[in-house]
Amino acid sequence: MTAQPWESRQPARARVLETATRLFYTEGIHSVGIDRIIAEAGVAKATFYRHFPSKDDLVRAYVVEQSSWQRAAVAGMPTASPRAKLEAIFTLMCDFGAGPDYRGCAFVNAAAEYPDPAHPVRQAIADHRRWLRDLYRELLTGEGHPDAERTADMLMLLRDGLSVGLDLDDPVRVRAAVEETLAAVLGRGSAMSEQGTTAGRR
Amino acid sequence: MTAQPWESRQPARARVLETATRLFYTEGIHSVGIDRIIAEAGVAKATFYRHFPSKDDLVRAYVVEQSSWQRAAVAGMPTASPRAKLEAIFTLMCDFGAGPDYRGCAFVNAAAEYPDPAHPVRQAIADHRRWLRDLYRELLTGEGHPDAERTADMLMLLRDGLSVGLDLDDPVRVRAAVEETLAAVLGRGSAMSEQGTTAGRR
DNA sequence: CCGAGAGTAGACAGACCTGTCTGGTAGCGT
DNA sequence: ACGCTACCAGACAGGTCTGTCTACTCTCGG
Repeated sequence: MTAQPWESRQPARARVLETATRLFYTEGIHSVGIDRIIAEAGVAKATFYRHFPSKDDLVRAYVVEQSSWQRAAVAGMPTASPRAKLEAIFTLMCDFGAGPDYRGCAFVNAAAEYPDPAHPVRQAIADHRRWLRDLYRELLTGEGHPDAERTADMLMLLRDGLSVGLDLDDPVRVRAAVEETLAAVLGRGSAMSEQGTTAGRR
Repeated sequence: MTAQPWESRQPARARVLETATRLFYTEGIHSVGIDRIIAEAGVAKATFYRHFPSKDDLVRAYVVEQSSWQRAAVAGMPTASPRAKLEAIFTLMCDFGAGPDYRGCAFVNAAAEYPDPAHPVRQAIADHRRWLRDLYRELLTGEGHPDAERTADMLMLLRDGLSVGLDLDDPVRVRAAVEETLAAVLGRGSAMSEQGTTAGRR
C-alpha cells in the first residue's frame, strides 16, 4: 500500500515547499507546525528532515522561493517603456491584493515573526528588498528620471504601504490612493491605466 | 516570604500588561508564552488568568493599549495649524522609527500573526486604523484641503510604508523619502522641517 | 476580629512542538 | 540479481504551550 506511483506526483521536496508556502502565507509561520505540513504534503517526517534540516531552513526556502516567483514575474512582463513597466508592476500588485486570498506581503509578514535582523530569514528578506529597490532604481534611470535613488525609495514606501493597506483596509480605496500617489511620485505622464480587475473609480 | 510590600509596585494587571507589551513588541506574539510573561512580570499564574481569561484577551488588551498611547500622544501635541500637526506626526514617527528599539508598527506586526479578519485582535487593529484615517482626514479638512478623503488614504499609504521601511531598510534614506513624499502628497507648502534626530541629508 | 478580595507559589493535565530513529517499500542503474 | 537512493509510516523523546487547580498569605473595610 505504501509508495504509490509517485512519479506522477511532484517530488517530495516540492510538495513540502508548496504546502508550506500555502500554509505559512495564509496562517502565519509560527502558527503552522511541521506535523501539519508533512500531513498535508503527504510526506514522511524523515523525508522532510532530509530536505530541510530544520524548520527555519524551510522558512528560509519559503522566503527565497517567494522572491524567485516575483523576480520571474517581473522578468516575464512585456517589455514596454520603463515607466509602463513600473506602472504595470504596481497595477499587478493592486490586482493581486484585491483578491480574496490576499493576506499582505509575505516578506513583511515573515519579518514580523522574525525580529532578529541577523536571522537567516531576515537576511533573505533583506536580499529581496535590495533586489526590488534596485529594480525600481534601474527602471527610473532607464526612464531618464533625474533622481532615481530618492524616487526608488519613495516607490518602496508606496509598495509597502499598499501591501499593508490592501490587507487591512478597503482595497478599492487603497487602489485609488496608490494610483494618485504613483502619479504624484512619478510625475503625471500617463496615469496608471484603467485595466484593473476591480472597477477603478472609488 | 510571599507577598512583599507591593503597594510600592504597580498592581498586578498593569505589570502584566507592561511586560506583555515589551515582549510582544520586541519578540513577536506567538513567540512569547504566558509562563515567560508572568515570570518577568512577577505575577502568579492564577492572578494572570483572573485579569485576562485567555492569552488572546491579553493580546487584545495590548493592541488596545498601544492605540490609547498613540491617541494620547497626538492629543498631547502642541496645537499648531493642521498642516503643522500632520508634519509633526510624521516627523515623530520617523524619529521613533530611527531608534534602536524600533521593530515596526505594532499593529501591522500583530495583524501578521492574526490572519482572521473576524478575530477580536484584528477588530481592535481595524478600530485603530479607522481612528487614524479619520484623524488624517479631519486635519486635512481643517487645513482646507480640496480632497481630504483621498489624501487621507494616501497618508495611510505613506504611514504604513514608513513603518515597514524604517524597520527593514536604512532609516536615514527612508526618512528622506518620507519627507519628499509627504511634500508631494500635501503640496509643497512648508517642507517637513529639519529638526530630526538623525541628520537629514541622505 | 473576621471575612472578602487580591496576590503568591507551584503542581498538574493534555495538547502540541521539533527533531530522531526504526523499519519497511518502490524504483533505478549496473 | 544487487545495492543505492528516495520515500513512507509511525513511534518516541524531551520540551513547551495554555489553562486549571490547590493551598497559603497579605491587606483592608466594617
